[in-house]
Amino acid sequence: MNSEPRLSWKEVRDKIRASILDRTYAPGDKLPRDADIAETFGCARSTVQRAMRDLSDAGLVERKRKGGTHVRTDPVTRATLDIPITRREVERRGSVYGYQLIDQSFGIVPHEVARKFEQTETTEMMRVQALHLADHKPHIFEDRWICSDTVPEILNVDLTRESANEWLVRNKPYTRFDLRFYAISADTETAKILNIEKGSALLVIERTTWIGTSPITLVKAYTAPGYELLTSN
Amino acid sequence: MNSEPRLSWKEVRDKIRASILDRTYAPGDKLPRDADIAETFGCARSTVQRAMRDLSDAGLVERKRKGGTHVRTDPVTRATLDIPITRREVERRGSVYGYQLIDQSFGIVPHEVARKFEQTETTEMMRVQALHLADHKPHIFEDRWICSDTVPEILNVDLTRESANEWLVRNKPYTRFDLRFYAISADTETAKILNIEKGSALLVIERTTWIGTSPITLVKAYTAPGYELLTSN
DNA sequence: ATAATTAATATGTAGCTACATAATTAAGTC
DNA sequence: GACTTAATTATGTAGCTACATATTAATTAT
Repeated sequence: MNSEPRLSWKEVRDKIRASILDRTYAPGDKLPRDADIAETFGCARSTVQRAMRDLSDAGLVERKRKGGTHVRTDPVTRATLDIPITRREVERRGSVYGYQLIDQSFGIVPHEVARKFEQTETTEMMRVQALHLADHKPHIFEDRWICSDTVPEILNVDLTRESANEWLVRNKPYTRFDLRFYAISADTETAKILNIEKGSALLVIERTTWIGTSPITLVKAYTAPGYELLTSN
Repeated sequence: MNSEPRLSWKEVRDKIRASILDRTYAPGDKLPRDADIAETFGCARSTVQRAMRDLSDAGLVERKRKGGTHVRTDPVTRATLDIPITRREVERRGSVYGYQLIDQSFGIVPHEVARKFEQTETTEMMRVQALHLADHKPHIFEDRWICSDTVPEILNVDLTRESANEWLVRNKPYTRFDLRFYAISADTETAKILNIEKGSALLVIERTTWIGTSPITLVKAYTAPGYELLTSN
């Protein structure tokens, strides 16, 4: 009488995953068809499909029509990263958030920036440099280009009060983005702004966003020393 | 006669997303119930559900039973990162992969390592230091601790020929992991190994893996200057 | 009034059927 | 034998029903 009413797709997923982890199905092996798995587990094919999609999303198996389901030969570590707006990130760690605009200007974008926007011609854009503080200490220095052709409304925003980070993310959703992380040594200017020694190693979070094919913004966020980026698992 | 036979869940998703992006539904707003959306679109509720799940996974909306579906007020940038084994990563960029073991030893793990493994007691583990090369130049220096209690087979692996990275990922799947990224200045030893100047800024990819609650390995991958981590979108 | 209980409701899941689609395999055809 | 075409097959999608589950809202009891 203790028989489970039926198997949930998560239970099915876990069973399949377990049989992959214990090498019942080794990397490269072909798994039975969904219908057969469903039969052995006594559940519907749709339940197996749901489970398989999860495993496929996680990068554990690969599925192909007609080809069937195979255990991936070279597993990747697949992680999800959530990058909230900076104010939230600071508040979530229980710190007091602060913000100050450093500079706001107009200029022709450098070639490097145009290239990252995937634009051939270099146009004029707004450049905004600002500092985010956590507990009154420098936390992230952001150096940002905003395409005023795509986002003309930005001209009417008082960036001394509200950060471009926050305004954009709230008012200008993007349809595509590019994210990259790397390390640099703080140059004199950045070191001064972040109040650290020149040459300190900084993690840079660089993000480019578009709406359709129109560039919105490119931001390089120079995080203060000690900053760690964590996956959300 | 050109009427679409029916709407696919992706079309439904795109329509809903569009109506969020164009502010028909602003951040914080409540979306109609799935059943109503299904009716207006002339499709089944299951199709709307599929679409909604995708939007929810992407972080655009939040769904709660009874509560309904709301547009997220503070959108996050949600990205997926794929971290392949280093050999693959090097080969995929068209470079020649090289590997060399630097040191292999046993020792009591430092407190910091035990803490990251979420272990209270400090045990003895294997420490492996190795260098991955791309086109015969230092690419990634990995400093790794392997729990030989969890992975006794590692004792029989010839780590001068095969990297622990590759062996582990192929032979010891994990059930849980923690990933973090940060920047450090190269110390004397690391600089020497990577053949760079001391103090250079390095991106560190740190990964801890478990199977169940048993620790498998903790690796700090010190990437050569210029290394960039990209999202897979 | 406040707390506990009950009803109502929107999403989540499981099962089923039918058909679509992609990819491989087999069968013809030159 | 190489090439084209058709059949086969496993996953993907859409639709439907029924029920589960989580929460909120309403109602009743204290």
